[in-house]
Amino acid sequence: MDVASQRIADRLRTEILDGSYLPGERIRQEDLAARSGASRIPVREALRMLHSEGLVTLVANSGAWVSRLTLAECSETYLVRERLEPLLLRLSMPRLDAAAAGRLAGLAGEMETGAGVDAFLRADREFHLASYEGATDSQAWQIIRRMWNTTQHYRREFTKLAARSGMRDGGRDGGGVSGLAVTHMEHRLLVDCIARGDADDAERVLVTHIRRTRLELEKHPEIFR
Amino acid sequence: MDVASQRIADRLRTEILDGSYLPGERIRQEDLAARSGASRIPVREALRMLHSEGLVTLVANSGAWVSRLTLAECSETYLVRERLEPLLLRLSMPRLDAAAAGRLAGLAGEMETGAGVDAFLRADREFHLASYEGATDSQAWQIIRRMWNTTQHYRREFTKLAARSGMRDGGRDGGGVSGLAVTHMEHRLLVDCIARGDADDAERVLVTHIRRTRLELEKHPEIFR
DNA sequence: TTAGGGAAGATTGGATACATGGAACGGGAT
DNA sequence: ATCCCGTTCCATGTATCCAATCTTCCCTAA
Repeated sequence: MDVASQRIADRLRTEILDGSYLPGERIRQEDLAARSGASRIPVREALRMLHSEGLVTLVANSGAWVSRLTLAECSETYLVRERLEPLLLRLSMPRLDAAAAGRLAGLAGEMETGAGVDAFLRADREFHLASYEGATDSQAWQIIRRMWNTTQHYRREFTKLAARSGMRDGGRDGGGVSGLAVTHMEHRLLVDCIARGDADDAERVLVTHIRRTRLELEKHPEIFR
Repeated sequence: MDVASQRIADRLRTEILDGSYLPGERIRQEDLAARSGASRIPVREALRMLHSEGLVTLVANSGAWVSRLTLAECSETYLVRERLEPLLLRLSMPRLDAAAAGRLAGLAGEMETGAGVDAFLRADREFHLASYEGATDSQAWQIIRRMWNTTQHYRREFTKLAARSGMRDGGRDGGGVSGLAVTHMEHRLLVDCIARGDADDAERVLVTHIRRTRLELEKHPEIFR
């Protein structure tokens, strides 16, 4: 609709996603206006844009805050993802070629190198969103990208926690492999399904992947305070 | 965020849903401002709200139009609904009691009386949304309600078409029952599953219902011009 | 000490006025 | 006659100013 608001929204979105703004933090219109060199009008429109993306919570006559999720809300996000992302992947797959599968394998490899929380987070996000690149014009893609954004902060906290508590080096009961090792295998399986063009198997692997992540997340309510 | 915009948005939403504004129709900010007795500022915010609901399409430096769907987009909406609505129903069911099931049965009955397109459309919408009333606080509900809104116009056109072309009185090949009769039975089956508290069966019936509707819709590309 | 109420300050919501960008129309050239 | 280009007009985008509302802090009283 306009252009200044777009710039302001893009910048604020980036800052929220990379953790410069934290959930629950208040956003003052004057601040944003001053920092962006514009008046409050485009700032208000930018806030509305981010509100519609679920990143900002607006209260009439009161103000704007960075949206925060409860454990229950985050959990429900994963439930929705379990249903929708398999469909999105199915819609995407016909337009993914061998080169795309190669890029996915590369990202899976990056995650396995253990280069730190931020690197993992970025690669994981890129990996999954890249697997949907064949359907970026779909409504399902809009919904899913939005959900990846609203949960970004909590995935970061969860990844930090997992890295700290030594999940990556094992410590599992029952003789299983280490926590992240399962994740890595699921990613590799997914790449294989995509390379084979087998949408049915891909759907099943993806459901498993998301569901397992949700169950792990639900073990850590402290992330949500 | 504000209150005047809310009023303007509510009014415009109603007008779009009941067909006063048609898909593709241009929306001028001055018009809305004049009709609502406000300035263009709250009008712009209202347009942004409806944009985030998918009812309005915004183009920078150009204007606003009532959103229109292509057959492919509408069809994809149904694909998403096939995946999400069963989940939403599952989330809703634990909080639906016998009274709720009774209301659903009543709405199913209303649809069967054949009281015209508008009455059917209203009852059908109320029926399905009421079955999700146990989970109106969920994200899935937000998504689904949005989809019912964006497709409202095309469901109206489809219903008109079905009523006119005599689908309701039969005319099917292969000795099946008449078109709407199947719909009615699916609704009744759904009520039964809900009354029994059987979420698994309810999911299956709902998938069938939505999928069959999508396939019927895809036979009528003329609705989308 | 704590709970409640009120006043001052700060922040958001809206209106008017101005700037900017597009689109439609008309004129000219090929 | 048609296509291209420029001008004009109109709708949108933004800034400034004013009004309404909430928040916060302090004071009073139980």
